[in-house]
Amino acid sequence: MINLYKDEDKALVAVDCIIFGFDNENLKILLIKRDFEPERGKWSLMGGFLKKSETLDEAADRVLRHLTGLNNVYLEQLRGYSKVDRDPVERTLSLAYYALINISDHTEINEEYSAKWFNIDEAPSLIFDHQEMVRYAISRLRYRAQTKPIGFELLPQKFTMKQLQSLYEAILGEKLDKRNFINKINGLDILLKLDEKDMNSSRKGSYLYTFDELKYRAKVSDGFTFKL
Amino acid sequence: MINLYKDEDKALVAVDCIIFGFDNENLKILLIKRDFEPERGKWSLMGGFLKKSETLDEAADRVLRHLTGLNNVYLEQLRGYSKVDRDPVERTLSLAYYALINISDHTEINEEYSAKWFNIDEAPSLIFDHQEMVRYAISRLRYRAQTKPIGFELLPQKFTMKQLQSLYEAILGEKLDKRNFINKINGLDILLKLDEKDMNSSRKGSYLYTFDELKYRAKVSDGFTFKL
DNA sequence: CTTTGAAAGTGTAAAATTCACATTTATTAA
DNA sequence: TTAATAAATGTGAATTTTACACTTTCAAAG
Repeated sequence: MINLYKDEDKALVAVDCIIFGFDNENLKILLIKRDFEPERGKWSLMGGFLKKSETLDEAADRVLRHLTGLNNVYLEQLRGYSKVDRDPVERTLSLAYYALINISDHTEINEEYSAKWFNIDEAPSLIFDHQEMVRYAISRLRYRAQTKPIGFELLPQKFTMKQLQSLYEAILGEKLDKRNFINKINGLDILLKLDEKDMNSSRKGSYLYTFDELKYRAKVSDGFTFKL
Repeated sequence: MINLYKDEDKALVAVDCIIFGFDNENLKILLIKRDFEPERGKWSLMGGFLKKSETLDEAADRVLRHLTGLNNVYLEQLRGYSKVDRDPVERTLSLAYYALINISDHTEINEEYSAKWFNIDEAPSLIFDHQEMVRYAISRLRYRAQTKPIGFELLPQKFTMKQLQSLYEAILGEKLDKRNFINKINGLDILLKLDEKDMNSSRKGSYLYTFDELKYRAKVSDGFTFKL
């Protein structure tokens, strides 16, 4: 078969990852300090180029694994960015992804990169259109977290109600009422209350919960939809 | 500056458009019958390749203008599709867009393509991953139509409440209660009720409305958010 | 061993929103 | 004048959301 596409322009394609974490207080993003041109020394998202033999999801996965060593991370594609001169070196398309990782379990970041966690509202300015990507990522995360039980990706497997509430407050950027929050979460009936308590936060101790994924899936296939 | 990216793989990048229309009864998509290889004779979305000098939005716009002659059409990027062999000819990335056009005003489709409107639930099967793109487009449209007043893009400038309700029913795929719908729409206070009536649908005639964009914008900047 | 401090845990009533639902009005064609 | 057809209109019940404050637990301090 002759190649009908041979006269078309090709482009470099990159993926850039907005990596979210949560430290029990603030929503954070992981940024790297570029030690290569262009824009050496500036802060940016972690990214990489798409290879011929992989999908975008695989590329994002690879980039993430390379930086954090983590596999099976929650990743969602956001959208493509395509300003003609967004990268000064060469015409490069970028597809933004966001990732949710559990900081507490995983502190080992590849030292090859000078990576650092920043509160989302204290992050430095970023190269290219990365700022715009972050804004979009936050808005998507806000939406998604109210629609799908993805918040748990940011928490340790066992967590307290307080942690869960603080997480949602950080994601939504607003304070929530404790009793209403707990009532709503319990109403969803997708958490498992453990016998175990976390004794760090108070003398009384607070119960630990886990997300009951199996129960959630069963409920979903019965027509249930998560809605915070 | 030496080109640091020169060893990276490049890819063809396409845009594919899900073009929605509404005929006062059903939500429709405009498909073309391919008269070129690969998959000649099969139905597909209208698409085209991204050129070096344009953004994705511009490419989608160009593709759309070429097919329909329309400018300033509502277009929203959906996401990238990147299965390695999604196009059998060559590795091609595609960015899906959806467009909302007002069928009644514009019937002139470029005859160069054999294009045809299909009800969304009666569309033929499509080439490549276009089917998947359509599904995603519908779900995004459903969400967006409840969040932003984009429905009006699919209607003539002057429309009846009945038309508006039928449109939302078609988008959401469910019947709505007439009185509740009207009460909700009127509650938003973003329509202008005209003195004019549409006398085609009944002896009594039904009032025509227009979307009052200025009022809507003013309300938005006062903190209002459209929510159906 | 009693007191104190600090966070955890718990329920209800008011307000707002959503939902279900049926009759009257206007017009023209018969 | 009557009949037929779609347009227009409001209310009460049910549900959901919101606001709100006191009691419990336990270890550390005295």
